[in-house]
Amino acid sequence: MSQTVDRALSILPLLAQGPADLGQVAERLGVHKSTALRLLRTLHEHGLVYRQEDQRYRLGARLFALAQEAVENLDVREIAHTHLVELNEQCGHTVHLAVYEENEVLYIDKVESRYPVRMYSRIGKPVAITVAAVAKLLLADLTEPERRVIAERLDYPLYTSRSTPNAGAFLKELAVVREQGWATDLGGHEESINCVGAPVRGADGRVVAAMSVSAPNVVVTAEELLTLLPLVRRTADAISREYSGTTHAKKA
Amino acid sequence: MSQTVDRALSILPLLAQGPADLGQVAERLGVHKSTALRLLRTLHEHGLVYRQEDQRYRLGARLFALAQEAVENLDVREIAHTHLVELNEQCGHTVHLAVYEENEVLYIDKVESRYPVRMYSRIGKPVAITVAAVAKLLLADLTEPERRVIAERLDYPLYTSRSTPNAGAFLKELAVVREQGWATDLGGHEESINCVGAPVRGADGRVVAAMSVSAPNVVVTAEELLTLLPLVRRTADAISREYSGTTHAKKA
DNA sequence: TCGGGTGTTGCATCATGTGCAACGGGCATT
DNA sequence: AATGCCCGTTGCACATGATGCAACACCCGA
Repeated sequence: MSQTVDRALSILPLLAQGPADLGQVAERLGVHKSTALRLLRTLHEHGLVYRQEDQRYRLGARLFALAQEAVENLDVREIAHTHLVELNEQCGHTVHLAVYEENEVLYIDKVESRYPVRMYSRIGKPVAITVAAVAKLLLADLTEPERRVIAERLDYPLYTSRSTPNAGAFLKELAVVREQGWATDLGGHEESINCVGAPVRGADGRVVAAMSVSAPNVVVTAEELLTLLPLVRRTADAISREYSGTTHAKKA
Repeated sequence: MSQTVDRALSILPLLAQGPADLGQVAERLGVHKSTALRLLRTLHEHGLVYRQEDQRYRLGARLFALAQEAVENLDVREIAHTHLVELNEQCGHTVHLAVYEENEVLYIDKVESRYPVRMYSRIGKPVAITVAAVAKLLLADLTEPERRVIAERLDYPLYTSRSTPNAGAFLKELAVVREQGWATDLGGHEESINCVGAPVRGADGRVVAAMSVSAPNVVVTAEELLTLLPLVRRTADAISREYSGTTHAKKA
């Protein structure tokens, strides 16, 4: 809508892929170098972009600070975290937390199976929306027309033979998930990985987040993983209760 | 330099303080509502801003995804290398760079004392984790329970009489290192070799890598090597600054 | 039904961002 | 040293695109 800002913001994802020099930025934006320079300078003044020693541009520290604040404002995450860790201790597998925002499903927290060391590895990355259990849970809560619109617009990459093949199958799956209140991904993203997930609901009953447990089937079979379902649902419900309880405490 | 972009970007820190509606944004920016609307819409299209159900605007999760992607594509080694070379030129000794990954500490770069050329022979090899200065620095940054778990699982080979003998001593050493912000290895790996090291930190303050200077005590005594500590720390800090993209943001 | 509070749209004005062309500085090649 | 090339940078004339206004649409409470 605003051409100048639009161009400036387009620089950010571009730089997220790696450092670039002025010429590269200008070229990939399709504008004159001098224009790119002024945009970069403005971004720089706001600290969103950093100029490293070889004069190439990178995303700057301010962006990380903003991202931090953005994620802190998602208070579901804070509330959920201890529950996720607890669940991880009980079952030993990887636990994910995700939210839906602007046609994307994003992981916002993750507890690794073995040791809680390398935790933040993939957080922030968009989820395979057509197959992931958490994605199904979040989309299943939308209204029927919303679901249809989104389902039509998606691509259906065949990660494996069990990936959701098309919009029809996806909508059907969403209906099932909506009905039963939990979801699975049985080898739909990676052949050997299965997941079980459950929704976190706010005070009004709407799904605000979704969580799942993932495990490779060399460790546990799909059936065994399903026996964890009650535990997963109990955890999700515990988070929901705590979230609903505190969510009304609004501050100025 | 670019008024439009400048205004648009000023919205972000504003929203970082908490959600705001159109009127508030327009007022605090000092522009007409319609102008603020168009700016917000542009930010929205790029996912940097999210419109919650009460129509107020919030920072979007995309920011988080963006920052995450940038971090993953950041190459500490690339950034550090020139600094390591520079340090090597100043002190003449061997300089190492290491990271912690999967319960191991790995050298990822090395500048030799004599020949500043490639001696990649040992890069990629695991470090003597119980004695090396860089290993102490990297492990010292983990949480207390993590440190304990790891310390228990390690072997404590007695390379020399001054090697760390057991888990208790190691944990104690890590506490010291954590406290003082630098580390040494005085003949703990090879009788005649001493090292001084300092940590490289990311934007969030966590240690992402560690560097050290090593020299045989036939060339310099341990005390002489310690006089290099300020230089080593300054170099590590310079790398940290560049890695985290610290920049001076201008105020309105 | 009204009134005050939002967010939204179309439009005329001109401030602003734009591309051009010329400059300068670093670096490698000769 | 001298040369040429490749970047980043600057000043400027032009017109594009951002701006504020005023009117409209909507929701809620009175």
